[in-house]
Amino acid sequence: MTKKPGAREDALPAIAEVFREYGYEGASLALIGARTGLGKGSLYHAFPGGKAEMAEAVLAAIGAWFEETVYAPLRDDPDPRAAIRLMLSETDAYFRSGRRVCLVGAFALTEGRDGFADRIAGYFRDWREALAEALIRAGRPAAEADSLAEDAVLTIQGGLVLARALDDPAVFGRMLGRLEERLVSE
Amino acid sequence: MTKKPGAREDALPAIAEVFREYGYEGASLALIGARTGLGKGSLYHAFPGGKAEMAEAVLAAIGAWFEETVYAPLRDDPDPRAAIRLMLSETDAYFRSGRRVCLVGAFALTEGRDGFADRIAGYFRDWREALAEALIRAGRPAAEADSLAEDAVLTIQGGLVLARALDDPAVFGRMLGRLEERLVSE
DNA sequence: GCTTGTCTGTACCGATCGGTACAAACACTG
DNA sequence: CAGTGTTTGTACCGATCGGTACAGACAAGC
Repeated sequence: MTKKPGAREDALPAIAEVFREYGYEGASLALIGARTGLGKGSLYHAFPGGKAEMAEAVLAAIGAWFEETVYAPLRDDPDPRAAIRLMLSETDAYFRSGRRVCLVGAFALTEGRDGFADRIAGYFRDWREALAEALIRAGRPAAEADSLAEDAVLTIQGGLVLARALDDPAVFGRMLGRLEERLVSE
Repeated sequence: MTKKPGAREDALPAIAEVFREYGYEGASLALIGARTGLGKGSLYHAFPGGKAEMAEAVLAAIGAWFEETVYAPLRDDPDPRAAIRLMLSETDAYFRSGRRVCLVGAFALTEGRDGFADRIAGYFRDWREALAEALIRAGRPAAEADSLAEDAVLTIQGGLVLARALDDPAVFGRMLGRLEERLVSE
């Protein structure tokens, strides 16, 4: 008897990091095995669906983390400006100030719609909508809030791409600074 | 005797499209062969260095096209505002209004620095600097021009990521609209 | 015609891919 | 302790990976 439900969750962060660095195609099971310290037996025991299920689980975990840490406050925090500032600081922390890449964004660019498309779209749609909600609650007109929210989400992704491309994390910090001005000032 | 120097250049667009859709790892030689209509023999004759040389050549061709079509006018056109507007319209056309992805950006996110890093960084650095130049010539203070240029380059990349992620090319068009306001209005 | 050099299709290479089979090792319950 | 179900390492599978070898097809110069 005795299940070990922790194994799956314990391995997820390491698996996520491999996907993040190498992309879906580039993340081989050998690499995943090495980074998690798990053999194929354990890996396929925890994820019977193989690589695809690992990616699914990773995307789900990321989505859940953002939902709880970022989107929920944007929607519900009585102080919407504080929620937006929280979003910016959590984003900075999550992406290690531009040294880390967005797995969801990377998947979006390369993946041939392996069934991840829904999750990928949901991640960004939720972010955009939660932020628009906060902006409206902060007193912005609805149309302006939608536009600003879309711009913010896309700007963060672009900041990650450019920071990585130039190998210059400072790009990410400057981008967050400009974003804060646009979102919470005035 | 008789060289056939055209073969290489003729195949490049098809090869580029494969890299664009599948990423470096995902683009198999079988796929490239099918899309170019070239067998392995021809492929390795035109690109003795194999896949890596194909990617190099594709990146070089993209860089050259942008240099000629976008960066040079930004630096040299006597009407900097017109050059910026040209940049926006050429960008819209090149990325097929958001239906196409940026190969350089996609490589930047996933590639483990296979020697492409320099070319990738150069592509974005040149864009940013040429745009800053145009903004300065249009009357912006240098610091503001640098900031705006970096923001614009990164915003375009983000627009591509988000348009692809949401499978909604309209995102890209809206982003270009906002960008035009920021860059040439006021 | 023959020669010379450029192309290209095909067969093949070792390595690695994702995935499966399964038996030994393990951790619990009784 | 025996018994039961879980967890794991290992060997193995066919397919495909990027890359090489090379013989024949081809075109141009003589």
